[in-house]
Amino acid sequence: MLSDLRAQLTKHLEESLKRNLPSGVVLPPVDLDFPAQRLHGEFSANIALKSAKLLRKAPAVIAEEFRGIFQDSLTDTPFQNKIAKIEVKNPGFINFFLTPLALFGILEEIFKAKNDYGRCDCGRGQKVQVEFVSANPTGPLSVAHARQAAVGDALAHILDFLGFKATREYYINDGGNQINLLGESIRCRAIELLGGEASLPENGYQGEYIKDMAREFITKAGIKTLEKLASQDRVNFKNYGVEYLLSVIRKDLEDFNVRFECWTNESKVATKENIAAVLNLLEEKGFLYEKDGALWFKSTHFGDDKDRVVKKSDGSYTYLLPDIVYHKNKYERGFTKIINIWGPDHHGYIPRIKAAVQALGKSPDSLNVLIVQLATIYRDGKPVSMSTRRGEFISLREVIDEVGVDAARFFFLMRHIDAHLDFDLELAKKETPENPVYYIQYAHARIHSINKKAGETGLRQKEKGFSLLKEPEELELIKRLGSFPDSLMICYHELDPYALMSYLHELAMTFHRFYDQHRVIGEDPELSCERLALANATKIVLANGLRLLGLSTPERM
RNA sequence: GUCCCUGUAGCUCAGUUGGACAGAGCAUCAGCCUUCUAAGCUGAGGGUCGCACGUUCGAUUCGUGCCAGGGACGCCA
Repeated sequence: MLSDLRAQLTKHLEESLKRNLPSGVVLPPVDLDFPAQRLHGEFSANIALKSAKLLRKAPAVIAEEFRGIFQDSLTDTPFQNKIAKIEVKNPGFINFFLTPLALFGILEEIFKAKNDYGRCDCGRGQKVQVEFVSANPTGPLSVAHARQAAVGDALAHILDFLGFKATREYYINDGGNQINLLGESIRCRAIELLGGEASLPENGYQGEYIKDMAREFITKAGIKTLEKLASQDRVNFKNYGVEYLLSVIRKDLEDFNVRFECWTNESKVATKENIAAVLNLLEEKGFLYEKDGALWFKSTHFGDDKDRVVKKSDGSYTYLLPDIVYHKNKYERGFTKIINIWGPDHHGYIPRIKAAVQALGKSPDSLNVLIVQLATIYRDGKPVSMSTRRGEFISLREVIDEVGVDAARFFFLMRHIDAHLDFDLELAKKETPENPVYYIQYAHARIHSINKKAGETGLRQKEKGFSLLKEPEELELIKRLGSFPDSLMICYHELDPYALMSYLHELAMTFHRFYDQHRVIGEDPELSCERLALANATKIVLANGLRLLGLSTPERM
């Protein structure tokens, strides 16, 4: 809303300058900023500063001249009753102040749109795929996956709200060596359970959960002797393990309120035929060559550091090849924008997959790889060290059980995705002001409380025709409500839900200040109606934002 | 060694495509609950924005060099 007004005003000012200046003078565009401080108005233009060199005059002089032109141009336009004053400030800023009337439009718009306030069709229905977590089914999900899950889910929600059609996808790596190791690890533990002796393969999985799985395996299959166990096909252990762990993973994610529209198996996508097709395609385009008995992909052609092996000298494929097949498959399913959310350990992998995408004839910009930094878990003030292979790590399940879904999701989203994150388990559980988790939700609960009171006194809110809100705290709050759509656009541009989290925190802060300074339900019934509307408009925006982040909207706390 | 990221208050981090005196939370100190939720609000102290040049009317933001920390560099997945 605020940015709509800004866009209209910008256009109007450009035109009025063009009309009033000698033709042939080409000035830089009029850019209106949202100034950080209220005393600089709602919009601020730096055009005078930018034009100083060109016009060879002091910025302050130009600013004064432009101010006159702008002021005159407002007469008999829709802006007349929306702009309160235009002011020049050193060293040459031209600041615009809005009237309360201009701001009231924001409230009306919120009540008109309600749960859809902030929604737009910027995405024009484009299909976007957000692929995230995609952890190998070789163990329970860790906190690293948990953060990726919180980020990916929120991002998909936001993209949907902005008019894209987002699909959450989990890619199941069920074809690689890791899965074979999993099967072998289970088999070894099963042998031990039956009294035999076995040593885990090198790099085998040592976690306790492997023993649990081995126990369940032999129980279910009714295996009681080592001989019976030895007659089992090794594939059974592997398949059993994948199925078992995937069901655990699904359940964990579901309890974390993350639901994937699509689960894709590597074994179904990277088939022999599809791999051969990709090799043919790359061969035809001249991006493959043989060296040292291996087959190489010429990724340097697209800016990678070095070329990459796709088929090893022993005839087997590297991981890159099925991955190229998978990405080709993504495009074939009609996605115009592909977002991969990876952990930092895959950072170096970006150039080669981007190269692969280009080799397939796609724009490198259509593939966005987001690296979500790790979270360090703190318990008792000390960082917890983790190792997946040794089975020493904090799982998503433990985090959910210990601090709850809301607190966990909040913590994972409270920083930019590329920033390291400290997750203090004790802090996340505390019900004290030190804990940042409940600040936003508390504002929502407070408003619900006001409504309860309003219901008791028979007060009804209005949804248009505002005229009495004029206190600084009230106007600040309305302005903040009006920039909700802008925060969503930042999330889109940065592909990071952080801007929304940050916005909601600021909105809650602005509300708490308003709440503290002014009684909503007071002596004056007319004013009470309008303040109740202001509070409820805030509630709508808070709820919309919290929903997009996957956080709950509690009515009491 | 090559490449990438980071360096802002005691701690954890913001800083909106260069903008007006550098912000928030926590921690410390001082205030505010007979009235809609004090999981809240107000105020104070605390920073040569790693260092040095450069570009600009203007640099935390852009460029170069240096210093410090982290990460990635497999015919592993």
